[in-house]
Amino acid sequence: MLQVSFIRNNSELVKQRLAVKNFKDIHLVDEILVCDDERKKLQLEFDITQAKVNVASKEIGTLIAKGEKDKVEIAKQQVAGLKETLQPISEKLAVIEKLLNESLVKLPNLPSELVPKGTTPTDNIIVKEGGDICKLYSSAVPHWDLIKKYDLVDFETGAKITGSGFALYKGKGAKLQRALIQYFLDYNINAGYTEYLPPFMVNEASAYGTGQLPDKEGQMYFMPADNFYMIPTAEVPLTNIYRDEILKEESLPIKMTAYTPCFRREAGSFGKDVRGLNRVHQFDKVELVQIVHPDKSYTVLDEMVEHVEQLLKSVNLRYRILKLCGGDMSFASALTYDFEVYSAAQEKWLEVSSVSNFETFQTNRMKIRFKNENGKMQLAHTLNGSSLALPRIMACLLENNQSPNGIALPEILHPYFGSNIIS
RNA sequence: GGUGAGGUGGGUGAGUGGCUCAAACCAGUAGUUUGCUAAACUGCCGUACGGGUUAAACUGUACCGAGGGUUCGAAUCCCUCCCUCACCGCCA
Repeated sequence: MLQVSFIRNNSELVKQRLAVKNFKDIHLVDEILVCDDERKKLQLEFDITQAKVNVASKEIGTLIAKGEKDKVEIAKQQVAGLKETLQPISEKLAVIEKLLNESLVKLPNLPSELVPKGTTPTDNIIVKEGGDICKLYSSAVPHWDLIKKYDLVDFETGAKITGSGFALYKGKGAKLQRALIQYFLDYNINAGYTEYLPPFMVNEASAYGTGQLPDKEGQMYFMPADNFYMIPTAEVPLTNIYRDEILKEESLPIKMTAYTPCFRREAGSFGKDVRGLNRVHQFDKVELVQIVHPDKSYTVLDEMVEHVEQLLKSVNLRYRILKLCGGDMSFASALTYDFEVYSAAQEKWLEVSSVSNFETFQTNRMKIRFKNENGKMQLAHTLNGSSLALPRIMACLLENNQSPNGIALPEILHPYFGSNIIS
């Protein structure tokens, strides 16, 4: 969330940037400023009165020590009077603070200057295309047919065990999935990321910290008996490792990677493009998270994009990189690049990674700070990116590499998979 | 799940109602001293929101796991919850 002090000093800029995100409730900005002024007034009033109470209470202590009982009674009555005036002030203060916070939490992050204007995915800008165009033979089929043919994934039994959208990987399908996870993690570790294996459920504070709450609770699976949320991405547990911590400036950047399954209810969006592995409720993903110095975050964003691009190249998939327009960006992001791979048999681009800079949006919520060289407290920046979301990668690998003899895997996967072909 | 012991600043750890605006030590930091390495000594060393100031200085309030309560006054007493550790039970 944005800092009130920043909004106060840059209210026009805030409104103007929010418009780029097509944010409707611009009036919240002015309401926040009014609330904050009121809060300050009340706080000051409260502090002054409370200070008097504190002084009087100390006096009572010394009066008791001296044994002046009459004066003690008078002083006690004075304090009682002060506390009566304090009562309504603190009630008002609590109300205004709640109001202020509710409004603050509704403001999305400001898009960076680099974000293109636009409202829908068609306004996203293709910044790069790469990888070889793959030529399919005439009787090539989509991955859902290949999955059946080679018995790699069983959706029917997944639905029997759990429900629709829960895939049961099997045999070489399960092994390929494991090989991809292993390869992606190794690739990230080689680039200096520390591997984690975090909990797959998080508490409310963690879901709030990365911005899933209070906005998107409908998109997460919730365990009411314990108040836990199933993670929609490893970003949530990874970033929350450093919640409420004051870091040493020299410990930045912090680079983390983790494999986790991701759980998404897909409420509202289900029914569209759900065939095969295109959209499922539980999928595997290897994630990258960095916590960095604010001066470095856009350089790091470029590095992460480059990192993911090289990974896609190494598995020989045709890809393109999109810079998301204001209207298609997530609530918490300041700048996002999406990666899509080309599914040759479906003749469709599938999103497999999203790399974002959140600037201070998450760290302000989570209070991840460091002391800068002047000894001042400063919020760090966070970034994250997928490397990569597995099901769609698998779909494209199967489709684009199919031949009458089987599915030839990219060379880099051979040692991980233990074979060069699925047949 | 049961019983017990705990949760205090970056770390260790004292503090059972007012003399604690949290001791001491360690780490950190600035300086002094001494040929170097290093040691000794001295000062500084929490966060948030305010007031104040050109900026400081200075200053108010809150915070000792979280939230309530008792009291003129709570780290300290009471209640609820969370977490950690130990043992027991159950279990992969």
